[in-house]
Amino acid sequence: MPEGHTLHRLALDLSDAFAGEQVRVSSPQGRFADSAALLDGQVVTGAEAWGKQLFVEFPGEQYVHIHLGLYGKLDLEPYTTEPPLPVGQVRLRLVGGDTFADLRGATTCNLVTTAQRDAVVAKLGPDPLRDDADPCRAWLRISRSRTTIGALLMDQSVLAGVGNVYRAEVLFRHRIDPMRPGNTLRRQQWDAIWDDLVELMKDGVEKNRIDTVRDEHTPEAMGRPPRKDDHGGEVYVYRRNGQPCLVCGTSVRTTELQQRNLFWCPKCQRTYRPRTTVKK
DNA sequence: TAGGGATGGGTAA
DNA sequence: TACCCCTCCCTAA
Repeated sequence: MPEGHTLHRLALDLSDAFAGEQVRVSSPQGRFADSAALLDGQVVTGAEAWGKQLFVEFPGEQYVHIHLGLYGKLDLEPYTTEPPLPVGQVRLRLVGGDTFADLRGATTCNLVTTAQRDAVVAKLGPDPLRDDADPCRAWLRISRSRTTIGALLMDQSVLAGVGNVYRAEVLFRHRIDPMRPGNTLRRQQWDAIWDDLVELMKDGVEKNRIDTVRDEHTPEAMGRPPRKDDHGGEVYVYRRNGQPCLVCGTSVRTTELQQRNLFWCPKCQRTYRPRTTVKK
């Protein structure tokens, strides 16, 4: 489930569970064993997310940099007497007084310094989930690029935290053709997209899932069965290829764009092309 | 029960 | 461009 909302939610949950507390740190799988030994018994001072990057903070400018990648997971579970034996390949385990956290399948799990943390953050575009984000930085890139808006929204150096689901959904909600070049968007359109992402992703952090349909398009409002798959959230186009668009009934389409599946409604998101020649 | 695919992105070639 | 991470749900058989 790792788009930006997942990582921000994990940062909040990690802070709640461990901040100010001594933790046991281990790497049952072994691949983080040396770093885990250095951190074992130290106090967690906090956790913070930037886009899809997560940092668990320890005293003395030490951070565990985590990136879940495509299928990584960080599970927090309560325990009473003793945490259970690890299941599967647990790269990192944190154990506090009443909660333990297991990291599996992550792309990145490294012990880094403040300078290294800052270098990771410096490569990222503004994150809609952070109060310190400046959407103008993203607009500067988008408005000067011939790359499609569908690709630009997924580029973490343009915008941090948006993944394949939010990309597809926000473009649908604003009726924008994903293949449209960034430099053909109007400023007003970008501002509306940004404001919408802030709202959608904050909702995602709260509910820990991605819901993007408006009230009139919920299963209850439309009298249709709820979405039933591993994601759970209600969406307009993401992985709905071949199914009717919830707004116009046209069959939702999919294609591959830069090794990722893109979903859109060809009618609702038809690019407006101003007439360049006058026909008789 | 086996196999495919997925919300991502760094790195090697 | 290919691989890697090595999870885990879903589908086809």
